[in-house]
Amino acid sequence: MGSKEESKKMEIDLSLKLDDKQQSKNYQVDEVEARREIFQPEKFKITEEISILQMQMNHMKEENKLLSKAVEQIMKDYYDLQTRFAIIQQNKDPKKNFFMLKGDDHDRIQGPKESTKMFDHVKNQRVLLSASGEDGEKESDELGLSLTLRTSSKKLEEYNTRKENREGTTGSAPVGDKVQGSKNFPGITSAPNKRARISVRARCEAATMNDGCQWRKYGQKIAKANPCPRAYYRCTVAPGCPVRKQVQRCLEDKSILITTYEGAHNHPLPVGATAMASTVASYMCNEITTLNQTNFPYYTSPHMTFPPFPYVPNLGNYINPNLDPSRGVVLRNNAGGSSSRSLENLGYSSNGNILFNQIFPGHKLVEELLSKGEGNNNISTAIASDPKFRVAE
DNA sequence: CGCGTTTGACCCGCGC
DNA sequence: GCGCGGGTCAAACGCG
Repeated sequence: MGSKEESKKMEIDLSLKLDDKQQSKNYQVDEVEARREIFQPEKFKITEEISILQMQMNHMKEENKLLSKAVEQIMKDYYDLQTRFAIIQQNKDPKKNFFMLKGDDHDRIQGPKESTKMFDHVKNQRVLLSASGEDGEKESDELGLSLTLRTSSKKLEEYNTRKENREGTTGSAPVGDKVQGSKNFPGITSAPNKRARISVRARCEAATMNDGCQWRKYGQKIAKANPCPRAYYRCTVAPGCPVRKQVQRCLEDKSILITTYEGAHNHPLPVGATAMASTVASYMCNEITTLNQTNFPYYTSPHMTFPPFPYVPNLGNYINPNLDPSRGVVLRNNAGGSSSRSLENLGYSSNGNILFNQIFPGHKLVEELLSKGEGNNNISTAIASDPKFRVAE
């Protein structure tokens, strides 16, 4: 009978289709073969045997899936542990908490004087990382570029209340109160209740830091505490981007520019900004202290940056596991700038090049590009365009 | 003419 | 209720 031959052929095909990875399971195939011989005289049982084989195959497939997941998890844990180990090593060395990106002759500055290509686009800027407390303006003794992420729950509550009040009085809002939902920036209303501020203190002769993004100035004020005018900027890279920044000279040292960023970009960062992003990302990976935030501003849109700091790139699965998105982070220098931080620990080589394999350990794309000898710019571009470097929704 | 900056006016929250 | 200070708006202005 033709149908019987077909069944037999199918049976053989099914055996052949077993994956190579399942060679260890070959004994099962042999067993089936043996059974086939035994039961061959009883042709009517062939169909039953086929179904058994299929069940066995399905079982093996499931087993393969589980094994694949296990391997994946092990690899993930390996990278996590690697990152944690790096952090522990970092904390062991108290000298590594200060570093400078550009040479600076400020007599108060201590630490290695390294130059870097990272900030070649930041002309006339002398940038360095140093200590900063909750209020960077009060800690001007240690000058340079410092980072402070502020998530004042009180402020957030205030802001939420204000926003709720505004939204609750749609149509009857005060005339002039166009803070949110401006006709010029209709997208500003997007998730403004999740706000964090990060202060960047940088030695900069220019009026504002060239950080790779496009900004439009929308106001200027002279604050009471500091006679230096405070300028207000909005990000104009994408329409409706809620990110704003305030720029003000330090009262104690006017060569220091205090830039305070607020909000998260709703667009991928320009390539020029990714260099700065990497700097901050590496800084964050080394200086993390968790906060109690329940209102911590965190966006999960694939176009949002993570964490909400405007310059932090999306690291995807490769982000420091300590950067728990459900919690807040604060960047802190733990020795008041009296000791030094090596460039390597912040993701830079001694010549200032980015150590991408350190910032993104185990990332295939990065490893591939590095093995090809690609330069910083190419890798930055690749990372910026790699959709896997977006935080999954 | 379009775009970015400047600057006075306005709004809002807070403290007294 | 009033004044203060921070933040924002938007018309005026300047520039290429």
